[in-house]
Amino acid sequence: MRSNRTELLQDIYAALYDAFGPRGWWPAKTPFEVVLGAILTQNTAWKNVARAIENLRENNLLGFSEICAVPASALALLIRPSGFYNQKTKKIKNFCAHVTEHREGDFDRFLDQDADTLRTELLSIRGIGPETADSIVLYAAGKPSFVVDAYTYRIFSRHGWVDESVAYDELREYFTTALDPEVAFFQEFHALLVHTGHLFCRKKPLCDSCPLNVFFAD
DNA sequence: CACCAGGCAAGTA
DNA sequence: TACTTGCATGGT
Repeated sequence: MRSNRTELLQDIYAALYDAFGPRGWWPAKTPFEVVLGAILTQNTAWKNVARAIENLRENNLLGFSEICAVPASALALLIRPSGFYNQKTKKIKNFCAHVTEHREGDFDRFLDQDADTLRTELLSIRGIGPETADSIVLYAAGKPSFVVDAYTYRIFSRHGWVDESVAYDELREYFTTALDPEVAFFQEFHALLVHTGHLFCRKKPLCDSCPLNVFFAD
């Protein structure tokens, strides 16, 4: 019944926004906190990430220069509640080393480039994959880069809107080729999809009363 | 007890 | 290229 994907995506967005309202993402106070959160939440429940962030906050370690200065062993101890803490410590330190070597430690200047260039540079850093890179571009730098995550995949594949075998970049292009690259819209759309995923689209789906059920009537 | 969470990189064939 | 496995805590 729909003429194109743009219309479908706009209708999905409208249904979720009407149901849940603005989510106000990303849950962080500063751009560098977004970087930390994006790495810490890799395959991890946000509740555990929040504990790790709180530990860092209590120790005044939420700034770029502070994280650069803290010993890896101390950092690992503080982020322990987020899981995979040894790997994540290396990833955070890798990011710091990159900005130190390539931007003389100027984190703001690192973020000050166009979306695609920044995304490519982020992907060159060990420990930063496509979802983490897109999250940093969209929520830390405030540049348009659509974020795909496990919930985006589940929601769109289970509704039959994309194939189950779709790759990350393919699913991302499903959005970016149909939508204008507007930062606030991309930010809110991803946040709404994660919110919907939390409520209705986990491994054991609880689809009752999901706002997207109306789309099965097509 | 088993299974899951807002991934990613390294290893195998 | 296309799987598989390790990483690890805390909630359900």
